[in-house]
Amino acid sequence: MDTFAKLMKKKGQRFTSQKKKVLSVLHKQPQTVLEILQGVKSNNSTVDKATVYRILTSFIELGIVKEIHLGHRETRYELTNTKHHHHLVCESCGDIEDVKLNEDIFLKEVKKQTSFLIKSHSLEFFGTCRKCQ
Amino acid sequence: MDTFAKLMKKKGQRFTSQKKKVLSVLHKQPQTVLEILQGVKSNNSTVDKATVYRILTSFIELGIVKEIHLGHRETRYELTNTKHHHHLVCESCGDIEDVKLNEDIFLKEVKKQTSFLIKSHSLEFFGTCRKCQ
DNA sequence: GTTCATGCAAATACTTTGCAGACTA
DNA sequence: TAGTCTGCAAAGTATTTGCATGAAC
Repeated sequence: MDTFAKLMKKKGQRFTSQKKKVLSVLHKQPQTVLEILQGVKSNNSTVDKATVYRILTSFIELGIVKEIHLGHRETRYELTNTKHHHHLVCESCGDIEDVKLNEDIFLKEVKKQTSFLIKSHSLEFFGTCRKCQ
Repeated sequence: MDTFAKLMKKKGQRFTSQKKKVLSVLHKQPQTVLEILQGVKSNNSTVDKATVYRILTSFIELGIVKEIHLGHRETRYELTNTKHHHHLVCESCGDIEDVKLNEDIFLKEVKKQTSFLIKSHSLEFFGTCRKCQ
């Protein structure tokens, strides 16, 4: 919470009540914009849709949040402050699990094959979770 | 070409001229819907936008095409019949390179950690390409 | 001939923008 | 107080749908 506030201040941004609400909702799970709006509402509060989009854009620029795509034409937003991890997306029930993998091998391999400078990456697995098998 | 036709026939679908046009355009690169429309036009032909969406949806169901997300709120479609590979996306010039990596290690690791049944996965790297460094 | 696919237009959904007033630092 | 942020409404995009016509098998 504190860290976020500092980060924003450094960039001349304000840590408003709307930003706090969005952050608090995002702590649970990767969420779509609709889910964020509903989450805020379930806390007996509201934030305008346009504001949510603006907040997300600014969070992405600050590196606090990243955009992920786990389903067909669906955009979710996830906090990046949690430990780096990857997703297991169940195509049957839609559930999302997290896994932690060590990807150094890949980063090295890419470096060996090309002169591309990697800043970030995304890795997602799709399939069937235990319950749905 | 032949394989596609058979696949569609098996599912009771027809191999129409529009589908052929979309396929031919997709052979080049992962494309957005807009680029597909332009690609078809540059072949002195046209396919309606709604038709392109319907064709893509049907191709995805058949497993011929997959959806990838390499940029902010941008959806691209890529043929899956090409050898399995991953993308290096340059955040500076937007260029997309391909790399081939052996990901068996990860698949095994996930299997070890969870009882999730993996059907597919996606792995993309973001950073700066050689030219832009 | 039957059934599925297409084009067009209209409807929906998603995202961005302009601006006046509200709020943070 | 100054400068940023918000809500509302409206404008843009992107995607989907209904329906009559056209094409594939």
